[in-house]
Formats: sequence, structure tokens, C-alpha cells
Amino acid sequence: MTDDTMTIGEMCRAFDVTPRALRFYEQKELLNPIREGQNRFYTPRDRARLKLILRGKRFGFSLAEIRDLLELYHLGDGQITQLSATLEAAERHHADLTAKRDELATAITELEQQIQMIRKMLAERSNPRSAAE
Amino acid sequence: MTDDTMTIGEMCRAFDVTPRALRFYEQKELLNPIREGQNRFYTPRDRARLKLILRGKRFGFSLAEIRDLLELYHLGDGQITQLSATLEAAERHHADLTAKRDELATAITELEQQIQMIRKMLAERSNPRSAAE
DNA sequence: TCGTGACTTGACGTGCGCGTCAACTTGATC
DNA sequence: GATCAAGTTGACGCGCACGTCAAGTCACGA
Repeated sequence: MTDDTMTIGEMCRAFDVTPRALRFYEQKELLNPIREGQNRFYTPRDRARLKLILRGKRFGFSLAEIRDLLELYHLGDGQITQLSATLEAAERHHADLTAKRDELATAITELEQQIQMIRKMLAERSNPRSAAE
Repeated sequence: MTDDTMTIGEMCRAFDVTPRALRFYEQKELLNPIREGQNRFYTPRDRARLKLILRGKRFGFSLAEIRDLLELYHLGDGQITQLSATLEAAERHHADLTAKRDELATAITELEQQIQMIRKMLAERSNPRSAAE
């Protein structure tokens, strides 16, 4: 076994990112792989964080925001640092996400109405007589 | 009545954006207000489009993507241009949004678990004996 | 020993989404 | 007629999230 760490190349293939991006995230303190000499070795924890990074990006969060949020997820595994402050931050993030979810639901509903309209127009175009119904 | 159009300043106050942003969106062909001499007058249609622009930004879409999507929403009001192609594009966008919705739901669930963990840790901290249960 | 391939550290470049001047016009008010 | 607010067109600047070189290190097999 390879000690369950991964090289930068393996990470890139696994997550479809470039080495440049991984080093950039490290510089911005979103990742901190083990440094053995010059080389980097990414632990399972790094992988979990990268998943969250990419997810956060998809939802339009900046890397700075994501870095702060990663602190929250991180302390699940034992650290007892300012728990109540962390709870507050987590709840703010939760409110943020649920608001986004609601807005997304609205957007989806509206889009579905648009699609229905287009379907109707197509139907009337292919069979104009049915417009009487 | 003021012809139901708005000046750039009114738009900025209504949507909390800068004039610079509105002119930028116009340059990128996301908006096209009426030009009366030098000045711009934004119609209800511009306002509807701006709403969608800002929403799209919140979901992490680029302005170029949003511009393309606006074409879809637009043709609801009469134009019959490539209806079936439009339907396809709309359905792709729909798939995109629902995927985002599902991923967001996952993220929210995970965050809620984290919050539960933090609450538990706080409870045990304030009343350590209950850890025996 | 000599590639070769994977990795490294700078350092500059790039596209996006505007911010921020400067210099000007235009209509209303004193 | 002067002023002032609101708008205009360039044009340069900036922060973010990397891309893209150049130049070097290091382990490995032929």
C-alpha cells in the first residue's frame, strides 16, 4: 500500500484539476499536504477538503470564503476551539445555503414554466387547429 | 407617469448595482436600454433581465453564460426562432440547475450533521457526566 | 552516465468583472 | 449666465483564479 496518500499527479487525475490549481490552493491555505523534501503528498483529509473546495466553487463562493468555511468542517474531528463561535458561523452558513436553495427552487420552477410554454408553442405550430381547445 | 422606464440612477438604487456595472452588462449585450440622445432608459424587460443576471451571478454563472441563457427566457414573448433548438438548450439548463439543487441539498444535509456534532460537543462540555450514556 | 518523466519554485501573463479616475454634455435651478 | 446634479464616453487599474512559460531537482531504468 502507498500509505493512503496521493501525489499531485494522482490528485489531478482524480479530481480533474491542474497542479497549478492545487499549489495555488495550498498557497492560499486551503490545503496543506505533507511535504517530504520537495514533494507533496495529499492525505485523505486533503481530499475531503478538495471536494468541498470544488463544491464551494460551483456554488459561487470565493476561495477566501471557502477557506473560512473549511475551518468549520475541520473541527468535527476533535479540536475544541471556540465551539460556540464556530456554531454561530456554521448556522450563518446554513442560512446562506438554505436561502440559495430556495432561490434555486424558484429559478427551476420558472424555467419549467418557460419550457412548458415552448412545448405549447411547438405543439400549436405542428398542429395549428388544436389552438381552439 | 414616466413611461414605465427608469434612468440609470433609479436602476442602481432599485437593484443595488453601480452605473459602471449596468454599462458593462450593456456592452456585453446582456441589457439594451433605450438610447435617447446620450441617455439610457431601462424598460420593464431590462429590469426582468437584470433580475435574472443577478440571480445567475449568485449561482456562479459567468456573464457569457447568462447572456446565452437570457436568449431563452426572452423568446417567451412571441419570437419564433429555432424553437426546438431553444427547447433543447432550456432542458440542458434545467438539468444543470437540478443537478446543482441536488448537490446543494447534500451540502445542506452534511452541514446540518456538522452542526449537530458541534451542539453535542457543547452539551458534553457544559455537562461532562452525560458522556457516560 | 545519460536521458526521461514527474515534480519543484519563481515569475510574468491572462480573462473576467467591474472600480476609478478624467473630461465632457445636458437639463434644471438660482 | 453660472452652477450643479446626473448622465456620458474613454481609458487605465485592480483583485481573483489561475495559465504558462523558464529553470532547476530528483528518482529510475537503459
